[in-house]
Amino acid sequence: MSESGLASPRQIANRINAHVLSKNVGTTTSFPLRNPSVKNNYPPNDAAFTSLTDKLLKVCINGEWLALNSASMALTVTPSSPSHVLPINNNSNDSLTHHRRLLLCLNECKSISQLKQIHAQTLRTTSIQNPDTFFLYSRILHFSSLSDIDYAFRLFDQIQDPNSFMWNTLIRTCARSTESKEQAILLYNRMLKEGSVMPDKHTFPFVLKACAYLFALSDGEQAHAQILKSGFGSDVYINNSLIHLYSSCGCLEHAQKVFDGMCERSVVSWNVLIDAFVQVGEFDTALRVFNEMQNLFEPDGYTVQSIAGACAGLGALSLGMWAHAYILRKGDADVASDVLVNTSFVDMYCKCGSLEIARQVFERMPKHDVTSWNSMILGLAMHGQAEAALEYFDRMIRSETFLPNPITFVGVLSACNHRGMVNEGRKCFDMMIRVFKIKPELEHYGCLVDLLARAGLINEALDLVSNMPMKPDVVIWRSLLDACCKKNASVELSEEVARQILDSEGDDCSGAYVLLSRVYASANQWNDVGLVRKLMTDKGVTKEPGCSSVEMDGFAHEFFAGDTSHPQTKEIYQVLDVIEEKLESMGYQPDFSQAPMVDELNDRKQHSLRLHSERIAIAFGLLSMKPGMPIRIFKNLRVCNDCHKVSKLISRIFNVEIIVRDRTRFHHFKDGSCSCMDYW
DNA sequence: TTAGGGTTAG
Repeated sequence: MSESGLASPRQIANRINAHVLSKNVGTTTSFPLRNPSVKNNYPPNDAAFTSLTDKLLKVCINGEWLALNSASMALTVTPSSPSHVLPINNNSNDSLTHHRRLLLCLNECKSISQLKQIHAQTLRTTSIQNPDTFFLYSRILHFSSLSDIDYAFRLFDQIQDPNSFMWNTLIRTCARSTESKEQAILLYNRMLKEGSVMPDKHTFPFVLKACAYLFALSDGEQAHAQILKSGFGSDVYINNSLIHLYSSCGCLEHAQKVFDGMCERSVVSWNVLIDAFVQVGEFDTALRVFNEMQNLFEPDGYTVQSIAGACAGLGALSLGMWAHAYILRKGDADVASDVLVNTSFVDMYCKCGSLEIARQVFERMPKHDVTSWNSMILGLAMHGQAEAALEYFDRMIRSETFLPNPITFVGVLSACNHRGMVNEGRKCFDMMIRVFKIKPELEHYGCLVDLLARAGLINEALDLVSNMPMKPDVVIWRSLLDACCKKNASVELSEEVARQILDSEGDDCSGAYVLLSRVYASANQWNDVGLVRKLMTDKGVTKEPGCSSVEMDGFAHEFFAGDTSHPQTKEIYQVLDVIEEKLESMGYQPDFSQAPMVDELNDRKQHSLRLHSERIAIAFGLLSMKPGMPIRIFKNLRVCNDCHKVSKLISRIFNVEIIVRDRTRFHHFKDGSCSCMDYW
């Protein structure tokens, strides 16, 4: 994995090739589309069921509505409107009927204040310890816990011997809430300690959910031991929760072990495992598991969302499109219109370089939320479409439906950054603080520092860094050093920034060494260049080799610098010669500013620039792509200045669009230009 | 009453 979270071209190549070989197909349409499974025959034909609450069913038999609960209490309901429920024996005042009335009131109640009134009425007329009213109190607990956890806790403490339902109700509510997840684990431990009721198969999933969210691995492991002791070791729900717990805590081996040990699995088991691999960036493994799953289960919305995430990580457009088509063809309107599913496709299309399709998916979504807006804004920013990103941001604010959150501003600021829009960036940063009352985080400062530094305002950027309320991280120092290097800042300043990086970066500081050697080279301090290089050798610092890949007919072709391993090497190098001639005829001058071997002769350097992996990939693209189709390239490092310049020229000379995804963003080279302002 | 979901700088 590269540090940006995007897959390396090698991973992409392996993934695509493995997938294509395993399926023995080369195009998207050849992926097997399984028939949707036949839904079970529910509801039955002779009665229409509508669930009023979990425990009270309204049943219509022969035109007459009946409300039933689990204790088989039958109540008549007026035929025209099921909401007007009248108990049988309306005139009777026996206690059972009273309970029924209260129960119905509970089911109809709309607010916590109404609920509290019903609760008061219950307390006045029934005994809390009366076993007949136990169910009533369970319902009150259930309803109150949904909106007022403290109230539910107080009620719970009044009950002498809560049953497992009541324990579970409270644990479930805590596990589902955002603030009280710790309480779920505390309650579970209290339940074990008191010992009057043992946790059951409903208890554990809630507890494990809380542990997973809080990364409370040891609590989760204790619960796992208890699960095995209580004989729930083969429960599908519980095992799924365990897989989720272990994957959330980064213990993928444990997660896989639980999965492997299951004698029965559901679609959720597969989904949780697939998502576990996607979350840690093991996209290939995720897709391998998905392939296995397809023979056994129908993928659902959760599955395709994870698959879309894997495709986004790999840049695997064709597989991502297949997943999208699959959902559309499956015809499940709920899944096809799901905000989360659609958002994952918007993100996937953006990260796979198809911005237009991303926009179409976004515009056709029946509903949006903050995250879907954010994905679109971030996607546009990633493609250097700052104006469009700001337009979307404007639309989002004007709709007055969603408030922007910190992530929205990361998108907006990085959009400004990619286009060098200093004033807009400053304005947005200010708006975030003053209008939307959002406290800037490290990422926001990072965008602004980078924006200022790239614009040559290095002192202003340094001022911002020293006034930040938090400690700057390596990313910020690196963007400052990058700017120092490109803007010919003083050697002293560059050294100081480099020192900060080497102090904070630990093992991965090859970037800083390379930049520093460039600083010394541009100042003609050749001795220092030598010292840095020696330091790099001594410390065993190596620069990651550049690698570019091109997807062609479902296969990924990858190239390293000076690569001669491809079967079409001869033709590729002939194309490179043609490119060279045409570039020369247009007066192209190589840009050595980022050429690695500063002490070599210029012609050698030119030779090495000419053989950058990206140039070879473009040559291969020109050779093999169908006319009119863009050449899509994935690069593991950032595109260097020279390749950027050359790519622009090639797009004009050969009238071809070249879309390059590098480690941070996309470049669209067309008609001799690129929308990004990162290069000069 | 039970499990699984999306967006974050270079």
